[in-house]
Amino acid sequence: MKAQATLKDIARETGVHVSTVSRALDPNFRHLLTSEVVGRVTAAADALDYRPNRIALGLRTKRSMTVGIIIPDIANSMFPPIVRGIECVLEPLGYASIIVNTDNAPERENRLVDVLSERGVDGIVHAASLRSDEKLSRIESSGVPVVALNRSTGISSIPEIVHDESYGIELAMRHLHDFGHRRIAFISGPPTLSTGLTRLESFKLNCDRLRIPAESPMIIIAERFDESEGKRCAEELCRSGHPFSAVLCANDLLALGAIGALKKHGLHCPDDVSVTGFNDMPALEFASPRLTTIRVRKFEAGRRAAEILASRMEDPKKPVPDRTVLPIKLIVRSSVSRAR
Amino acid sequence: MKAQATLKDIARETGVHVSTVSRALDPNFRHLLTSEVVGRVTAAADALDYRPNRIALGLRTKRSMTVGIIIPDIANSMFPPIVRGIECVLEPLGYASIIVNTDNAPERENRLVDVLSERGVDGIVHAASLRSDEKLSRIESSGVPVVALNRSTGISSIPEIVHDESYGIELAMRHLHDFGHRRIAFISGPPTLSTGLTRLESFKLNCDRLRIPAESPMIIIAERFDESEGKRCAEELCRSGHPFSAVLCANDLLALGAIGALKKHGLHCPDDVSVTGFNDMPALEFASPRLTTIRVRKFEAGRRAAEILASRMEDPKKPVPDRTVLPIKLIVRSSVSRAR
DNA sequence: CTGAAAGCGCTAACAC
DNA sequence: GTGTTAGCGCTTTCAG
Repeated sequence: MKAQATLKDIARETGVHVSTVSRALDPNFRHLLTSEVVGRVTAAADALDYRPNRIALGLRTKRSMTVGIIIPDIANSMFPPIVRGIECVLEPLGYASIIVNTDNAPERENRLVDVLSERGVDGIVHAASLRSDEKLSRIESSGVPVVALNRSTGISSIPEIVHDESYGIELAMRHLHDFGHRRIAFISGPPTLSTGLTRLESFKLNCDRLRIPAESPMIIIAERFDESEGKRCAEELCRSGHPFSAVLCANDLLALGAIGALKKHGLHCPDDVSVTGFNDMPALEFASPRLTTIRVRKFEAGRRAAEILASRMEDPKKPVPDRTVLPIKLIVRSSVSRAR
Repeated sequence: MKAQATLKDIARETGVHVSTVSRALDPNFRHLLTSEVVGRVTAAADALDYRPNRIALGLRTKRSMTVGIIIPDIANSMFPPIVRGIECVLEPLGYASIIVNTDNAPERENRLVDVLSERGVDGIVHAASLRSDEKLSRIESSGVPVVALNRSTGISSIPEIVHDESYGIELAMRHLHDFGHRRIAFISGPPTLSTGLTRLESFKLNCDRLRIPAESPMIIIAERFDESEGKRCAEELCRSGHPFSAVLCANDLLALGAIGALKKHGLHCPDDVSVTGFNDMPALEFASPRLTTIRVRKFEAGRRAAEILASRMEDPKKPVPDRTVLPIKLIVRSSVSRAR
């Protein structure tokens, strides 16, 4: 139960002043000391197993060397790769990260921004923004840089990293079209999320382009991006009685849920109906049927977001790209077959 | 870019002393102030959008209200539920957590313990301990409580939460035995990990009990708990030429890898060979064949670990259980069929 | 080259 | 009831 050694302890031990110890231990100031003193100090520091106290340092320097990562839910397999992408650039720079889960609840999101702010984070990667958040713009204008990932905040001063969502939907549709599908249903995510909206808009646009009718019952809006909603929407689709040979889903979870529900209605994927997803989440690796989907670069998105954040934290004046669009990729597996 | 308001600002605004402001804002001391002052102070605090600075608070009180969570890899779907379990008890108590990934590298584990220690965490949940770690016992004896999860540290003063691993293996074996399997191979995890060792020992013990021969080529040792090792071990097993009708795997990833490799050798699961896993990791939800496995209570383990940690952080004198063994459960799905 | 002193924002004795 | 003071561990002027 012996307390951590402090600069003071080393100072006492070596008979020099604490500020001298501080300098001796700082590579940037070490040079203006006699090497004899530096030697004695570093030796004592080692002996006492000295660890700098980052709390005190943070109080003094106004930099906690901590960043906040806001995500909906770490248990959603989309997010761990993003987190690791972020950390792979921030950890070497000496930052630690505090990850908070909003569970997509606006009131939690709000509270968590406060939590991070109280803890004096030097920056925030926000991958769960629901909409333009007043609190967020306040923290941002108080000098804590924020970068948005995946979802748009609607706040112009916040740089965002997004995937080429529209093009992803386009690729999926063209793939279905190439396989002869003309009656394509769409299970959309909630249009309240920027990803939900973008994918929906892109679906409609591409219906026009491909001269596919996008009349009402063929577009079903999910309330959440999850399996149970995929199931519900697929059932609604079946009940509508409208004919369809393919279902394009706004994300993988919706697709998996839909595939299950369709099967209950005697529609097997891919034999009776083709289904596509979006995201290529890691959990898909083991899923069956092997889902044809659009791969978004999760790790890379995290990496890029962190790079931009690091740049802002380092030098707020240095310009960074407002908006980074990451390329997506169609991953052809076996949930799509030729239309009959 | 206006700085955060401090107690000093509120003091200036309201014309009282900072310590009065501090008291007015602290529910525990509010009562010894006139309600008039309390009112004025809280009003001013609201107006200035005051947020307590936890860094300063931490420096003063020696409590950062931060905990460290050490895991091998957040991208492994075993860990997010554990993390959420931990946070579901610690977050309401006001703690934030710093999650670090060791990638099972001893040198990283070592460094990360330092990182957490520098940041003055009030406690650590260690779910990635490789062995008795000198650094860990030092931080522990410096007054920072540690609790081990899943793996044993070998340090007696560190409480541990483990699953009833031996019994899990027993259940899996009995299940296989009940289905008529007598030639059961075992793909073991690395015996350097406590889980690897425990499961291996239990397999041997239950071979004796069930009078199943456990001779050498039927036990294959994986170097890591991952899919590629599962594949490699299954291939080795096939090459050995020894007959077997079932493969019991020390975890789900090994099982999934093994199933894939067996298929390449013309052995289909469950028709030609039965396979069981261990853990019931979330990613299994979508996997096919639906793997029969042993479910460990990941969220609950996190919860219990956090409760014990919270108790230690709150009052180090209050006794806590040295060792908590969580019950496991056999989850019967469809990767096991009757032996032919 | 090194020491002295101030102060980051906050709490906790101790006065009054 | 409220103000004063000191100090947590550190960096950073400013002296010398």
